[in-house]
Amino acid sequence: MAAYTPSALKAELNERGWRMTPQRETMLKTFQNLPEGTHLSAEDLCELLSQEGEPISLSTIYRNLKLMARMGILRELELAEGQKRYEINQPAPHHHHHLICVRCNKTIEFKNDSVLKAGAKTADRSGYHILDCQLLIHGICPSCQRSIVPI
Amino acid sequence: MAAYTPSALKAELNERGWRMTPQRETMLKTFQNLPEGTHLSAEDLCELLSQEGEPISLSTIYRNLKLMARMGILRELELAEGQKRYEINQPAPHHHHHLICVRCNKTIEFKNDSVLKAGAKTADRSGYHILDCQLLIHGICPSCQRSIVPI
DNA sequence: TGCTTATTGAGAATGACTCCGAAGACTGGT
DNA sequence: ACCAGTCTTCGGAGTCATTCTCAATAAGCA
Repeated sequence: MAAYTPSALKAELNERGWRMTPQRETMLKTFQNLPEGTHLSAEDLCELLSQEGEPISLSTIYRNLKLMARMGILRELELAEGQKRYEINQPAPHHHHHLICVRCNKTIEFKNDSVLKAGAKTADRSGYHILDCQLLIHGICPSCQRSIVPI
Repeated sequence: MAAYTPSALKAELNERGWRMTPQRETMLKTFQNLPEGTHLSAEDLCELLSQEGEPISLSTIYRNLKLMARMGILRELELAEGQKRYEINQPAPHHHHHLICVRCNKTIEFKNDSVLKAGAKTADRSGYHILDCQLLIHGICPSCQRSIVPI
């Protein structure tokens, strides 16, 4: 959950026999420069990079999103049915959780250090090397509760 | 998060203009009778019901799993990439969270009331009607840490 | 009992994601 | 610097969980 520099990413990749590529560096920097609270899908990222004049193919994006999530650099979130979104994985002061409305997908981010600590303790006790810890709350937001439209 | 009886389910459905059906009752009872720690995918449930002599079509199962999850009767979990699983949503003494290995998908269930309370408090403060609260921890299990096979 | 309309079932359609094979480009060693 | 080995990229084809469609069925209500 460290703040990755391109060279730190390269070192960690090489350590495992993988390679640094311009595409991987571009993806890392893009996520790091995103405003807080932004969650990108693979397709979103593909479009964004095209607009910025550094296009990367969709299959490469999918491959590297998964790779970086498994390295603990990115967090994989499912904030709406059927579309995975990613954000940079940050340590304690920025680390947050999500509260999601199952009807309109309105999402609220919140912080809770004691939850984070409880998660870390549990993972530790089981000998797991922790990559991500997210409290996921599903509910119905105030405006959807008032809405007449069912489900 | 109550222990649903078929008639309670019927009452809640009717209240919203929906209907009780034999298929919905069968699905509810099946989940209630499952041993703790069992997570079924749509396909799993379809096969199980066929074996038990009360087959329900796969599309109906998908429809009702989603419906019951949105009512707060079932919890929707993604314990492995690309396959959603469901379990009955139980209140405090049985309520639990999941610790998952991203490599082998080995899953450990654990309980933590303070996390549950923190979640309820957060939802309440935002005016959300809470349906489910799950702490999801991704990591690498001890045996995969020792494994030579990367990622 | 009969009417209205939600629900079911079976198969077709969708779409996010993965796989494939050839071309390109990192790394480590010389 | 160069080379060999092999990891990675790209684009399109393929996969598979999930959703949609629509005719037939059956809850729920008067």
